[in-house]
Amino acid sequence: MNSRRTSPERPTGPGRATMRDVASRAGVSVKTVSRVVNDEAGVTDELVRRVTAAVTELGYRHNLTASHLRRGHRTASIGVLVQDLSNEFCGAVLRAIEDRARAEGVVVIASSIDEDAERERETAHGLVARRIDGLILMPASRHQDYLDTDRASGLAVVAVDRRPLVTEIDAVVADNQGGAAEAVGHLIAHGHRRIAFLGDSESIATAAERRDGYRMALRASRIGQDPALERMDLRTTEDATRATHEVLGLDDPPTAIFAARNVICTGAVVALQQLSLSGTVALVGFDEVAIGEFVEPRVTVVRQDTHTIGANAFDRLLARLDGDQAPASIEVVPTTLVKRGSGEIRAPRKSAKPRRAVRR
Amino acid sequence: MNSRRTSPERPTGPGRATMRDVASRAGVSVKTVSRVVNDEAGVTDELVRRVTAAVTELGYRHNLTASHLRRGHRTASIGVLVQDLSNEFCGAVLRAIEDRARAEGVVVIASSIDEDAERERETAHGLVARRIDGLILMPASRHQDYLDTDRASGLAVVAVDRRPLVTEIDAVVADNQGGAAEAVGHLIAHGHRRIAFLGDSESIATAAERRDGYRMALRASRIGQDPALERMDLRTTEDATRATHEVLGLDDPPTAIFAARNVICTGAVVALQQLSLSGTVALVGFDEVAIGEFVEPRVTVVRQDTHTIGANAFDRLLARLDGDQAPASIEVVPTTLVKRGSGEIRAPRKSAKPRRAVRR
DNA sequence: ATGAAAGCGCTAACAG
DNA sequence: CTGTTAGCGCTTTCAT
Repeated sequence: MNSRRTSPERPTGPGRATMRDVASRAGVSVKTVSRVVNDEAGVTDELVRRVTAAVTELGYRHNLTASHLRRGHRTASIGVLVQDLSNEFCGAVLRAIEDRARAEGVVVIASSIDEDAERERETAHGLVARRIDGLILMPASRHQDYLDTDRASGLAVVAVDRRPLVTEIDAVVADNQGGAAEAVGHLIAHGHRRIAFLGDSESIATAAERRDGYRMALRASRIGQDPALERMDLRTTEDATRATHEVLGLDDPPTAIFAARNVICTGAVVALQQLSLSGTVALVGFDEVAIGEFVEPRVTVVRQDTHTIGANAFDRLLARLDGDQAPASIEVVPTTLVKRGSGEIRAPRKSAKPRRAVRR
Repeated sequence: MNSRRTSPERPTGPGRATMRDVASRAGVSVKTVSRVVNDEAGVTDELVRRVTAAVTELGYRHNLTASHLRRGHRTASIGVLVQDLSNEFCGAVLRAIEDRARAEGVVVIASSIDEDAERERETAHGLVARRIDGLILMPASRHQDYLDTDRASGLAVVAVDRRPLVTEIDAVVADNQGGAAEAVGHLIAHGHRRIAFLGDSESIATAAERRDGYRMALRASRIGQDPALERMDLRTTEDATRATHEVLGLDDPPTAIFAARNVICTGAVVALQQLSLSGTVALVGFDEVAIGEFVEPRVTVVRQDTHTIGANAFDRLLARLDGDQAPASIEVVPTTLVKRGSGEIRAPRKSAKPRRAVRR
């Protein structure tokens, strides 16, 4: 271990050159090396030259972990906890965060939590131990009180995609309810009155919000809810395919489907193709869905602005780190209805009878 | 700054409790706190209890950045540099790496480099300054000598997806040439002799390898190459759609297409749909393509095993960190031909003349 | 303009 | 079983 002491100038070899190595090689003090490395003013050109030379000769690399220990204690790193890094939506949000972070010289430690609240907690605490400055979180947990201690000691936290259940945490979320209501309203405007809802588990806040938007749109047009047309707890594409078959097999089947998540929408597309109803039953999805542009008819979707969601989440985090003391708030990012065909299929005549439409 | 000195026991408030705070609160030495925090054996139950109590009362969190500075100098963190975090393939590989890393208590700093060699270099050096133990890299650069100094001082480096141009770096890549040859062989076996190749820029190693596999398969069946059927430099879906239209507009058009990348394959699907040739011209893609399962006919593809690629890259990195001194090697992960319909379309009679099909 | 010394929060090495 | 001391690599006083 003390080979260091004995040979203060190993140029290569295992182990890295330290500032002291550079200093002794350049014949200056450590502080001077520090000044040069950090581009501080007030060092003679001559010394800058000598230090720079020593740096390259020894292959010296500045050690930020040591540097952070001393100054300000900020590490210029943040944690980003998403459900699944390989998921389209999560990847897009992460990418938006990363782009803003890079611009600020902040690195991103990314991790998947797979809807597991326990893993969320463990991972978050693990990153706190590494002294991340802030945390952007797509919560799987029901409560985020496990972060109270850390927030109290300065950790900035922002939730994305899902509203946190702790009101003091900032959040940036899509307008799930509004987007869903717009989608369903769009279907109603095309004459549909029997509209199925296919959604994820109610315990996921976004899923519940989209369901609420669906109901709200029905109410706004005085269309009664039919529980048989509401299918929740659909986790996979296969679940959704099955559910689509089931609702279309009802005595009074829906003429339109609102699929409240990308995998669910994909499942609905498959079912409609299997039943040769793609051109007959209207469909609107939530989330950009990869296949949306390539099936016939192309799929109308409610698009979430992943770029804005990610970028604004980072900016909010940064503002907090810079001392913003405003009360926590929830930023709702608007969605966009992208009309591509499947959502513009009109309802068949019979279900558009004015009398039945009144209050079923 | 010295408020610390004056009030050694701020329980909450900004700033974090240190080991010394815990020690004084529990009435023990710092070393004892260290032992408890690190689960070291040989501390009285009574003291463990007192320390644990003080820890929770003060909201103490272990500071790994300080800890790493002292011991071994390993940070249990790695950098992962991919082309684009929001890309399907990159996301899948990253996820596989992350899962293995989590199991080993290693965190992943992820970053996109967007085919920009300069950014690759800067990002890598930035992470070295944070003392990552290792780096998994999907190289955009032509050369990786910029890592020589860091590799010499102990940085472990593994390339994924693309072979590095520095032979001393380990790599885990898909069998691009073999996969492409298998795809083209499959088309030949279905009677095709006019097979178009649609690929990315030749400067990207994987693209060139796939092109070589295509040529090799043609040669193996004594089918002459026709430069008019080879289209490179296709970057986007739109490029590919255009190129597909062009080759199909030739006097002697291809009866089959090999699309050597996911976005290219998507573009070919679009073109075939526009021309109503989806059921007539055979198509095999490279990479799992999102739409592959949902268009008619479903798309036959050469699938890359992203899970194995990512997991093995991490394991290789870990082996190096654990002192493995074996010479660098390139692990080639086999691909799988997934037959789903589009690749099994047979060539029309006339091109299947027995005389030309010398030895099928 | 440069340097010496102290210390960030922690742990290895050695007492007691 | 517990505590003291020194020091990881750097930066912040404060001298010179």
